[in-house]
Amino acid sequence: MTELTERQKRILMLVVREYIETAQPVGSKRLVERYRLDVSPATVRNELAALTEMGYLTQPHTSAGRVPTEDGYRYFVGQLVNQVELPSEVQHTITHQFFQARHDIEEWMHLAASVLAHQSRAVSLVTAPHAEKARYKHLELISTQGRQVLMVLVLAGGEVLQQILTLAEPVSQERLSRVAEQLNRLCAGRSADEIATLSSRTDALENDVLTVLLRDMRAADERVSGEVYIDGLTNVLSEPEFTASGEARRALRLIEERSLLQDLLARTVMKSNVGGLQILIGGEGTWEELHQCSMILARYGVPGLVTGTLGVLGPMRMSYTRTIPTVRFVAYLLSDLIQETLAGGQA
Amino acid sequence: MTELTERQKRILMLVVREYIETAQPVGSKRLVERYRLDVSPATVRNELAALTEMGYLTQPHTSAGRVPTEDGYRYFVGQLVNQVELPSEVQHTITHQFFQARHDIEEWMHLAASVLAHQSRAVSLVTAPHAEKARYKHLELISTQGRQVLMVLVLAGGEVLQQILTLAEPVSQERLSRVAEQLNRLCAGRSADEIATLSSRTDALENDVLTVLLRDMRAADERVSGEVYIDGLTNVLSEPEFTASGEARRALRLIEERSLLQDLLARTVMKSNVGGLQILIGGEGTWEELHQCSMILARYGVPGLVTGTLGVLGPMRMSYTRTIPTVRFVAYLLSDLIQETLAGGQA
DNA sequence: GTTTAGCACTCTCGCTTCGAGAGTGCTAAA
DNA sequence: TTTAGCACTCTCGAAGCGAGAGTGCTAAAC
Repeated sequence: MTELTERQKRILMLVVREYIETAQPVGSKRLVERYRLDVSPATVRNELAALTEMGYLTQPHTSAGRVPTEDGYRYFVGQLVNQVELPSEVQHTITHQFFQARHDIEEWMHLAASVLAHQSRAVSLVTAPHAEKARYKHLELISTQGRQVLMVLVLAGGEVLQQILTLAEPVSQERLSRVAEQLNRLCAGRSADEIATLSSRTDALENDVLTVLLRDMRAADERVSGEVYIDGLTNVLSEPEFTASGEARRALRLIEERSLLQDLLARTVMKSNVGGLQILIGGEGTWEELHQCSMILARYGVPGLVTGTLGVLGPMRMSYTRTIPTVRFVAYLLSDLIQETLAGGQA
Repeated sequence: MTELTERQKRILMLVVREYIETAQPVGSKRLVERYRLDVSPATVRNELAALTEMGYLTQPHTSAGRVPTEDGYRYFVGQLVNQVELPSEVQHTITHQFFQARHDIEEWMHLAASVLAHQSRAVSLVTAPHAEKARYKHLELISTQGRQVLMVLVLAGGEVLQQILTLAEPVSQERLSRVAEQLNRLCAGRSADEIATLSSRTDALENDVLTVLLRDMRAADERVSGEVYIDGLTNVLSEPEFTASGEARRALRLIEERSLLQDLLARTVMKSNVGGLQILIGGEGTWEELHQCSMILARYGVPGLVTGTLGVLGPMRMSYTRTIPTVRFVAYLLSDLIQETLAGGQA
């Protein structure tokens, strides 16, 4: 692939920008008029032809304006990604909102989703922070009725697992409390594997609890991410490319089908580090459902301890200029909060 | 309003049924053909005219078939509501699914939402069970870093509240544990008001924790419902009345705007008792956003202790025959599960 | 007094036609 | 290398038209 001349770069950027704004194929004349290029439409037409030849643009039909291809968007984003910053007043507003929610972790998630959705005018996805390796912090056994016991397991990092145990026979709350206390002494701070090795408890009840507890912790280890918070679904419904046609449905199905979504987040996110952004344009060939969509994802948290993913899913035609710095900023903010509150004990 | 003759009732029911199935205005000829009525189309036309006069039907334009009005739907539902039952094999399938999820309360919610969405082919809403009066069960204080403390408060009924405390000065985990233990002894089983009266703690740290704790419990009392689980969003997007036009957007906005949704659930649900169904057709005049929609809601849980709401939001043209018994059945099932596991200790 | 057949009338919906508008590529001149 | 001019292409919206479905009314039949 040959190099682009300066003018070609300029024109390509403008075409993408214009198309993102208007959702209309952009023609040579429009371009010259709107951006006061000091060349004639004919010249621009030649350049457009060249860019089309190189695969950055297409035309929906012979005599229409140009529309960016996936490669066109990629070039655009590539130029942009390290340049734009969020306006500082926006930064301040967001910071302030998070400050007000500083007491409630769940609220952080809602807020992050809400901010991302608002700024990007697309669908936002935020997964709750999740420890890579579950560590036992505290267990609580709550008697309810007869053989049913509610087990609440708090993990280091703040995750809370709930589970209902059905015991072989009724057990008093006192006995349950004793068992919980004992296990708390035994397991505090340990991972599933560590707990497994020091096993060999004689007490049957304790053993039962331990089994379930280990299964839960291992299940938590398997999971790639915590709960997923979503916001901004309505944003995307108003976009022209999503009206009617199945496009919207397919993308939404992906979101509703949690297993798919988990898979998607897992695969893409594994590759990226905290601090870096991952930008997928048009599903990158792998994701049928995301044909017309782009995703901008980031990891946040404290590497090796608790991490989560956040990002935005929108039409390929989304406002990258606004979304990219927002995703970056929110990820940075959340990482900071987590560093301060959740990971502190272990850092 | 004069009485309907038997034949008019029959025809009205058929018109609604047919319209729900086809989404097309239904005409006299179709009706006679499809349902083998032993009268001529002309007769049916007369009856249709009468029903239109009475306000049960309308026609979109002068020479089209009939479409049910809101009153038409109401009549239909009124006839139906105490008659239909869920096929027993469906009941078994659902029961089985819940049996498999018996260990995980959160999973019940997802499952309930999923079942409702599937059966009704519309959007389902399920709120987590929520105690009318929060009762303290157990407190946990987890030191993280310096002055930040993670507070986990378990309420009777299984709700878990999390909150981050920022203390005036750093405190050791041992001290935190002692305070928690003391509060646990003091507050176990009590409501916010009860705890407030026996206050007058001398210890400053204990006082701080208590203050936040009370605020949280009171906030929980204020809340009408727990977290909202939603499923089946994609179902509704495929319905013809939701394509393009703002209808879908408006309804979805209602769902995303959690405050609105809470309000809606609160207002409607207050009126209905556990076991009974509430059916809103066309927003019942009050809800702008639900112009074209119907909701079928039920409360579940143990009255006076923990209750939640579940139901379905769909186009006015939804399949009531299927949805009504499903909502009823799932509510019954969840009530049962909760009775067995969560409320047992107090019943 | 119902019920029904017949009929004129109305309205939508899908199809085609057509012209305006926007944009293109090519050629030849600056 | 850039630009003006021009013929050509393609979409899109408006207008026109006919088929089809449904209605309401009237008058005859049961």
